[in-house]
Amino acid sequence: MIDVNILRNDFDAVKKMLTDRGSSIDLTAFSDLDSKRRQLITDSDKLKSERKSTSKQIGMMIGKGEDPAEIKARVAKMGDRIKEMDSELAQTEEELNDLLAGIPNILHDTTPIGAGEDDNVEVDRWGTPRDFGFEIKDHVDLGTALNILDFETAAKLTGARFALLRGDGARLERALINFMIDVHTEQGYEEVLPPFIVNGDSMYGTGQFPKMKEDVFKLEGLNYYLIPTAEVPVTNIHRNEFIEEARLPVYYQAFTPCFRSEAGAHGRDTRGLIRQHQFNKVELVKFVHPEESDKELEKLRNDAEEILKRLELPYRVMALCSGDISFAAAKCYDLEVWLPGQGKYREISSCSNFRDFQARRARIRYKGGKKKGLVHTLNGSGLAVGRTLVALLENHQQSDGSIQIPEALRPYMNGKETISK
RNA sequence: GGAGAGGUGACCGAGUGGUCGAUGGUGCACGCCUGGAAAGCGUGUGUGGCGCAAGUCACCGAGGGUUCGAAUCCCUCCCUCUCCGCCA
Repeated sequence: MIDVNILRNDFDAVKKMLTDRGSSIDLTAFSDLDSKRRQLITDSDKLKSERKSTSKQIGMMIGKGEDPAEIKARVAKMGDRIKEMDSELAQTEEELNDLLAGIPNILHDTTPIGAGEDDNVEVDRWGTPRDFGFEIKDHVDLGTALNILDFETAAKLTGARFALLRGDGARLERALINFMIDVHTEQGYEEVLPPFIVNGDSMYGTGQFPKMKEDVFKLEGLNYYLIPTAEVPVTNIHRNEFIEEARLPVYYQAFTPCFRSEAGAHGRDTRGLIRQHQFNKVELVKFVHPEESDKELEKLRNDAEEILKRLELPYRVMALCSGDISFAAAKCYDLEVWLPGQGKYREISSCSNFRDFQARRARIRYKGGKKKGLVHTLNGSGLAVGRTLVALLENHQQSDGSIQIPEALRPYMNGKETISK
C-alpha cells in the first residue's frame, strides 16, 4: 500500500509511476473519496461527542430522579444519524481502500524505465557457460534417462505440472535445500519453518491479495490458502507488531514448498520442472531500518548469488525495469541462471526491496525510544530449489549422460561425485 | 469431535450498564536522593483516524445486535487453556 500522503501531495509522481509501469489504473475518484471521507469523519465525530456528553446528562438526571424522556428521544435521533453517517463512511473507506490497495509501489530512483522484459538491465554476470563439445540434453531427458525425474507417474498421481523425484533426484533436491540453508545460516539468517497454509489476512498483508487471488490455491470452504511463497508466512510473522529498533535488521530464512495455480501461464514452460504447481524454495526475508534498505538489497542479492557460485552455475543479474517489476517492489534484481538445455538465462531468484509498501499494509513498525516508523521489508529467493536442480543437471552433465556433483554439494550427497545409471 | 473455563494496555491483573481509555502492581523513561549503585520518593509511560492547533473520535480477541449510553448484556466467528475421545 502506498502512502496516501503521496497521492495528496504529489499526485503527479504517482501518475508518472503508473505510466512507467504501463499500468492503467484510474485515479480520478481519489480526490473526491478522500475529502468525502474526511468530511464524514469530522461530522460524525462531532455528533458522537455531543451524544457522549448528552448521554452523561441522562445518567445524572436519572440519579436525581428526574425524567429524561425528552433528552432521550433527542439522543436517539442523534444515534440514528450517526449510524447513517458511519455506514456511509464505511462504504467510502472501502472504496478508497480498494483504490489504494490496487496501486502498485512507487519505484526506486534507480529502477530502470522500460516497457517490459526486454528492457531489463544486466548489471552483473558471473561464470562462463560451458563449451560442452558433445550433444547436450535438457534436464527432462537427462533426468528421465537417469530415472531420477518421473513426470508420467506424477501426472497419474495428480496431473500436469507436477513431478515425482526418485532416488538420487529426491536426494539431490534434499541436499540442495540443506546446503542452501546452511550457507544462509552462515550469513546470519535465522531459520524458520512456517505453516504452508495461511489465512486471508496474511495474503493481504504481503500484497498477494487482492491482486493475485486467482493465482493461489484456496482450501475448499475455508479462508485458508496454500502459500505461493514463504514470503507470505515469514513476512507476516511481524504483522501488527513493533520491532525494537535495536533489534533491526531482522533476517529470516525459510524452506517451504510453494503452490501456484499458474492460471495465467497456460501453455508456457510446459516441459519439465521449470514451471510447476508445486516447487520448493528457500526464501530470505529481511526487516530493516528504512535508511538501510538500499544497502540491504545489495547484500541480499549477494547472499543469494553465493549459492550459485558455490554450485558453479553461471548466472547474470538483471535489474528489472518499470514495466516488468512486480506490484509491490520498488526495486528488484532477478538472478538468472544459465540453462544449456534452453540456451538461455532463466530466472532462479528474485530479490526485492519493498521499502515501506508491505510494512504499511501489514503494519510492521519499529520503535526506539520516542521514535517509531514503518520498517522496510525485503525478500529474495535463495534459491528456487527445483530450478536449481534443473540448472545443476544441465550445466554439470557429462557426455555419457551422468551428472557431476559440484564439490560444495558432495557432503550433502554422502560424498557422491556423480549421478549415473 | 464432546464438555467446561477464559481472551482487558509491554507484562500481571481489577472492572458485570453511565465522569472507564480503563484502578492497582510490575517493567520502562526522566528527576530527586547517593561518592556510585540498590532501596526509597516524585513525575511520566498504548495505537490509530480527523484537525493548523486547542482538541476530538475510535479501539478492552473479531464482527454484528440491544440501549439515550456497552470493556460490561445478547448473537456469530476466531484463538488459548483443562478434561474426555481420536490420532502422528
